[in-house]
Amino acid sequence: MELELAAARLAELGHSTRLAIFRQLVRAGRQGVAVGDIQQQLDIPSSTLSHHLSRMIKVQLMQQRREGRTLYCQLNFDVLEQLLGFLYAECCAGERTPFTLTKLE
Amino acid sequence: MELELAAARLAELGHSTRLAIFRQLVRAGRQGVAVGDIQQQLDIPSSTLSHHLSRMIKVQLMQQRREGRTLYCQLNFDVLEQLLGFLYAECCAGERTPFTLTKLE
DNA sequence: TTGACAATTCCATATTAGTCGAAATAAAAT
DNA sequence: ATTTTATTTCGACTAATATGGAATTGTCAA
Repeated sequence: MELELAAARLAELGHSTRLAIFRQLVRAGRQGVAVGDIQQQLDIPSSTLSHHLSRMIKVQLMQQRREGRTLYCQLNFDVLEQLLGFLYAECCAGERTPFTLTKLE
Repeated sequence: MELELAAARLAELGHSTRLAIFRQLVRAGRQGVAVGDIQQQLDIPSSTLSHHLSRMIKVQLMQQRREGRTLYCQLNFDVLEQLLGFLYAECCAGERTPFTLTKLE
């Protein structure tokens, strides 16, 4: 992943509301969470939430899937993996390597 | 590290100029890089660069040390470690864990 | 086919971020 | 002391982001 894209994705994680959304998405795993559930947890107006979700979608951090009248948000784990991979590639280029990354199968 | 602080730090990495600075800092390791060297690499006005550096300092991602008339910028590896640790803690809370984090001694 | 529910889009507004020239500060060299 | 080099702070401007009420779209149920 090139720098511009990584920066755009990090910027989306760099907002407390969106990071809180991200956290919920991670915990929900593959099946995702309904927008309404996220809203209840965060207690913010739906239009504000929608705005944040659309930003995250724009950089492919997550996607949505409709099921009846509820929309489920699911994290794109592969994109997250790319992003963390990018950060690690940068970190491991230094003289001191604070971590190693092990991708699980 | 709590969510607010993590978000603030991620936001600083979420800008292409600052992410490029971050990359240089990582590669430079403990001894750091001179502000002038960063500027030469990125080819941006010094006032713009200074502004970005002060933002990164404000969230403790880096610090400066003076040596004669040149200022060296050094990454706070421990803070980076905390930040990545936070992200990992979030990632590993899901039903599917994409990675494991191994901190090296 | 109307009503309720789930969520988005539209719109307006307030706040914050990003950029960069010019002036200021700090340290060394002449 | 003055100049040069290194970098920051100030000030002004523009662009982007964040927020939320109101109107809209999509889906189901009665």
